[in-house]
Amino acid sequence: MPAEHQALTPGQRMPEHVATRLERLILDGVFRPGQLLPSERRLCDRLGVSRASLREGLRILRSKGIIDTRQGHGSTVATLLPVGSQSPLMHLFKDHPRTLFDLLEVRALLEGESARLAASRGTSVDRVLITRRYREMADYAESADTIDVERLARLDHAFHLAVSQASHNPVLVHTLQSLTDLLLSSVFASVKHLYHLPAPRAMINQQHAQLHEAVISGEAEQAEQVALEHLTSITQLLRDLEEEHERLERSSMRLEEWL
Amino acid sequence: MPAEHQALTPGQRMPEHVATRLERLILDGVFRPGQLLPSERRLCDRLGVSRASLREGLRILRSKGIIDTRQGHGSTVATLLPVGSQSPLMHLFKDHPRTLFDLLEVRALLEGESARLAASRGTSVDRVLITRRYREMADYAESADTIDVERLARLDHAFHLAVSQASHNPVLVHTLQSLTDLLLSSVFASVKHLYHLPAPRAMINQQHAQLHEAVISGEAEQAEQVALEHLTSITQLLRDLEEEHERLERSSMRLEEWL
DNA sequence: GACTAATTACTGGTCAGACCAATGCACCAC
DNA sequence: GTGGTGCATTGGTCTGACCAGTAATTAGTC
Repeated sequence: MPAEHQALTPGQRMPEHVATRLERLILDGVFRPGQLLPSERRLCDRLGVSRASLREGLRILRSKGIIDTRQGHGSTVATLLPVGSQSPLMHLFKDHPRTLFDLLEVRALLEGESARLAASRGTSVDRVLITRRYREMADYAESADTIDVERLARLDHAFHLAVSQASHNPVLVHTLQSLTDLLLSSVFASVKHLYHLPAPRAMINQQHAQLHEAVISGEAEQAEQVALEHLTSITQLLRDLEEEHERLERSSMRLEEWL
Repeated sequence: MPAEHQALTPGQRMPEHVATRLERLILDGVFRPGQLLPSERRLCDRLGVSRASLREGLRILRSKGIIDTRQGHGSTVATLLPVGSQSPLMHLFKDHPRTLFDLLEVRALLEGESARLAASRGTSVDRVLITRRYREMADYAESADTIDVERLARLDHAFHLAVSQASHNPVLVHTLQSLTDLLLSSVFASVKHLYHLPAPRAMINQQHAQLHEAVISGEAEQAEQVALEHLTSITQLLRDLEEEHERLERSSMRLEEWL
């Protein structure tokens, strides 16, 4: 592959230029969080710079916390923890279940927008990735037998992530990501319960299918609608679960025993 | 002058080691703020490392804002010591204007929902607070004369915050807050410009009045609509501003040439 | 066949030396 | 003095080599 020269931004040295270009590639979703970047030597060829400059460029990204480098392994795009993930408030949310539904409310909003944009802006590459994630999830879910709930949750998450990434709005992706992480960290046990019960699982599966269909066929409004319903359903299921949980709690069982 | 080998800190690579040693020298007062460091080649001899590693070390210090380097001149110890680290996300979004509009897109969504919920859920106490913030802002804005833009921006922010708090969704409030901080940190200068131009200010004032009215009177749909329009307007204004900014940049000298 | 150890083909980390480009000072002509 | 001019010095970049971890593959062993 030939060197791909791109006009230098005036006033920018080579390393800064390299860093900027790589950042752009990350923002464009070419390199995604968690993904391994090409090797330094490959990037040199690709960007048409020496390894010294390339390495200084990577050093910039490392300083910013954007990539993470390990000798003998490579550089991976850091999993961005956006929007004050370490703020005291977030910790507060974590320990207080009553914020759970507030969280779901915001998440529904973002998830709906995400689905809408994915349907309207998604490229063919995005659609391929979304479908792939969907199939992995659906196949596993239908394989019946004894399913590993944790694994299913991961596949579920990957599917939704793929959809959000197709929105091509990195801010939206990262915000949604952080809210989802927050959600799972607080009620992962409950979510697991949802998968165990047959009725909720069937509903979730059906909604996933609808969401997939709407996004792939580019029906923006439909996609948003389905996503909203999906979150509404989950919220309702969690509400029911909580109710039941409280009933149990009243009979002297403690929350912690379920986590 | 002979090479001065010093025991490597375990787990630290050469560049980090170099950066650490130089930082220590600066803290010890060997190199003082404003002072010119020895040349790279001299530092290489002195520290017993290659220029590549030395340069990566300097790159670290530069990223932290500890030194300032000019070609053909040298590296000087910065007079302003680092102001405080920022999140990786901030770094990534800062230099990329295109993420600005992604950010605004998400913010519009949240701001709309926030206004809607404020109108439908807001209590009488919320309404009193919102009105108070609104009056403080509006009074100051109408006092004409020479207004302190920064103060107006604070009042503006306080008003929007009061509205979002009336949504009674702490997650929404916090997420919105984070995004707003992020926004202001990257384009505060531009936002200031908006307040300076008479036409945008008039439009913003009018939209604030409408938003206040809708929220107070409990017209949820109307409130959401106004909030969305508000953000859309601001986005458009920033787009125009950016365009003009680029035009100026193209037709004149770059800032760096004046430094 | 299954498990373990050596091999090997990567990866990033560091080094040396060369040349380019901007800076700034000393020198010189006017 | 004033304004060029040249040159030594600075940072910026490139090349190619070698060192040092990593991980997958292979060979060897039980």
